[in-house]
Amino acid sequence: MSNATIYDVAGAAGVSLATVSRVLNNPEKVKEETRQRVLKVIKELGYRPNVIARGLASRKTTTVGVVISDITRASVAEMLGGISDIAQNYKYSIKLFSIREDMDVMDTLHDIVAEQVDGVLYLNDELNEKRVDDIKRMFNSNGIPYVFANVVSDDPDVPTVSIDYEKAGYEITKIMINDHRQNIYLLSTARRYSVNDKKEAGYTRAMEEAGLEPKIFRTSGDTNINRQHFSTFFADKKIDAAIGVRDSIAVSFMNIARDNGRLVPRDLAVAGFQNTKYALLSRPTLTSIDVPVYDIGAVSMRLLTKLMNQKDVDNIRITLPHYIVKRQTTN
Amino acid sequence: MSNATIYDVAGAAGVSLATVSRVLNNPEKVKEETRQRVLKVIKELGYRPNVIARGLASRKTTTVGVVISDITRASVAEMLGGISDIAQNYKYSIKLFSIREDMDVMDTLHDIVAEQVDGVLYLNDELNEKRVDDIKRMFNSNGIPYVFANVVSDDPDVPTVSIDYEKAGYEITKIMINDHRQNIYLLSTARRYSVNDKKEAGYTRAMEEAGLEPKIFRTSGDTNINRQHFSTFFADKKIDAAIGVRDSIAVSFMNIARDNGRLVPRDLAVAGFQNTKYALLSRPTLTSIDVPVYDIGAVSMRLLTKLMNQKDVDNIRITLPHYIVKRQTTN
DNA sequence: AAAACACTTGAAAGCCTTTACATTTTATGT
DNA sequence: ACATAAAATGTAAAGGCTTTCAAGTGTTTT
Repeated sequence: MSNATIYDVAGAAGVSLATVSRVLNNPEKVKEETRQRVLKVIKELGYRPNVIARGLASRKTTTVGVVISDITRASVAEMLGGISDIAQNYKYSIKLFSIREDMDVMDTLHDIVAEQVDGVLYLNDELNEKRVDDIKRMFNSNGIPYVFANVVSDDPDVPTVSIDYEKAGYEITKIMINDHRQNIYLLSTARRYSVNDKKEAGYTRAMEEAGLEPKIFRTSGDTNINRQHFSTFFADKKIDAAIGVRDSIAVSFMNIARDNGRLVPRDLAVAGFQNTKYALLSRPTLTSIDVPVYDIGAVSMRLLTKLMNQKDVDNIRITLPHYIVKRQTTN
Repeated sequence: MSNATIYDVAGAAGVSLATVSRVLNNPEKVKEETRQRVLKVIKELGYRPNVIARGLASRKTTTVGVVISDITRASVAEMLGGISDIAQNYKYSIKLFSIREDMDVMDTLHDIVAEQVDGVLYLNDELNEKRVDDIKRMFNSNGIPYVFANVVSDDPDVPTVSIDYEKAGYEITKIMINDHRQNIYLLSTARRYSVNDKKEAGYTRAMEEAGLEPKIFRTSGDTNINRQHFSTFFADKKIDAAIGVRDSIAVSFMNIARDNGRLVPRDLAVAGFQNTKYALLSRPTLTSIDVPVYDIGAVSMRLLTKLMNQKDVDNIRITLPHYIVKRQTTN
């Protein structure tokens, strides 16, 4: 039973509980000798401060809330990896809140506030500007620091960590154009949200610059449904290049193209976004925009700790570099 | 500022704080009329009970700790999905603890206990019997309910939710044998742990029954390193079937085989474990043992809630059914 | 040697709930 | 109408910690 309390330690060490508390939280304020004695007792008793009681007294829980939608997505999981590693360094715990489609987002956020987390990391990239604004307001009015990770917003007051998706979209499209592709499609998602809007914007800019017609095809994320959607392409549409807003979309599109007799990259160049394991394990291997998701997670967690500790942060909007990993699906 | 306390509510509603508390926790004990009045005030003030204070007073946090190693692994993320969904139904929060290689496991578990979680879900399948026993002891001595998810243990007192990996290993090997394959390899991991031991046992049993020599090849999980390991195969080893203990291992092995001119499944039959998206997105599509990871997560969370609520559970060792999804990599 | 100061420590209030127990109100039976 | 039981509400103690303030100790200054 390791349910020793601070009183037990105080008693055994012959000091008051205030001193024990100080040994733990402000060690420099207690005499070396006393500190050693207390530390010894702590070890002997296997005492660990009750985190809940501490949270109540100090109004700090050293816990951050992480809001996600679909943890199954590889990028989300990887970002969580980065978050978790950094959180551990800074001794923060992670509380996971997953928001499902059918839930009232704002209501859930209120719950999170009630959980007394010290800060919130918002991972769901499927947000539009309006939503971001609501969330910002909500956290501000509760005085809770927050960071959006891998979310795009034009609001200069919203702390975000992301890459320049517009630029990435532009660059990958440019590669297709320089390869003399004529019918370049962007495979995007049915639901609209800022991150993909940016990719689309970059794509469109490149296409228009080159005097080509932008063609955006919207699909659900579901791999099975995609098969049907995509099959229509090879019946009547001319297409010689496709850019998927996610690797998984690109890979499943490519697979179906090959099932329909197209040769990649000869007949069809393909590229994806995110550079996940899918890109590496697919055959041919997929050209992809490397989005440093792990880093995005790590950096946003670090930014959040700064905000939580009231450090004046020079820059609350961090854009990480991306690069294009060229593989076999493009020339 | 939604920092109204229970006192504010009590004051505004003209009742004592005990009544407010009862409205929230034992509504049947307060008169309908009063309850409505209090509820109204609660809504007006946007009051949400402080979870920390509640935790301290009731010694229940309605939080479960989930211990994982590598969240990046698709199966772990998916299991978390199942856990999260069920946890939400039962109003439990999830605290994530990720254990890295370089950390002292038992020490971390003590930290988790100090976090006052009501129960623990242990997801790391890379455990051996000894470790499981240590962990069991640790939780028992602290009176904390726990469940191992996707972990194999022979100890009848350890609550586990898993599938029968021995049987699965046997069955998939049998399929290769019935297809008249002669040189069937099992691609396992370098590190030994119970789950893979079971797969190996099933594989070995099937091989020996058929009078074939079991050949287990151990590799690290790392996709890049695998390339080197695997390449040796096609220089000097005879091989006409390979079973990977994970889909990702199977797929990367297959890719390298094809790079070396082998035709799948003609020259080489391949199968994996877990039936992740990798299996579906690979070409040819991968035959795989469907391990219902989402369900394992969900069921173990449900089992844990029962244990936390002291319900007498009839069966603390649940084996879920698996099945083999035959795809293009086998005949 | 007294005054001033820094350094250590302790006492006690406070953080916001839950809950056992006490008290008051309401309902029931006669 | 009155005693008694049942229901509803209130009072106050706990829960384990942090933190302010005060007090005690010892050291330095003059």
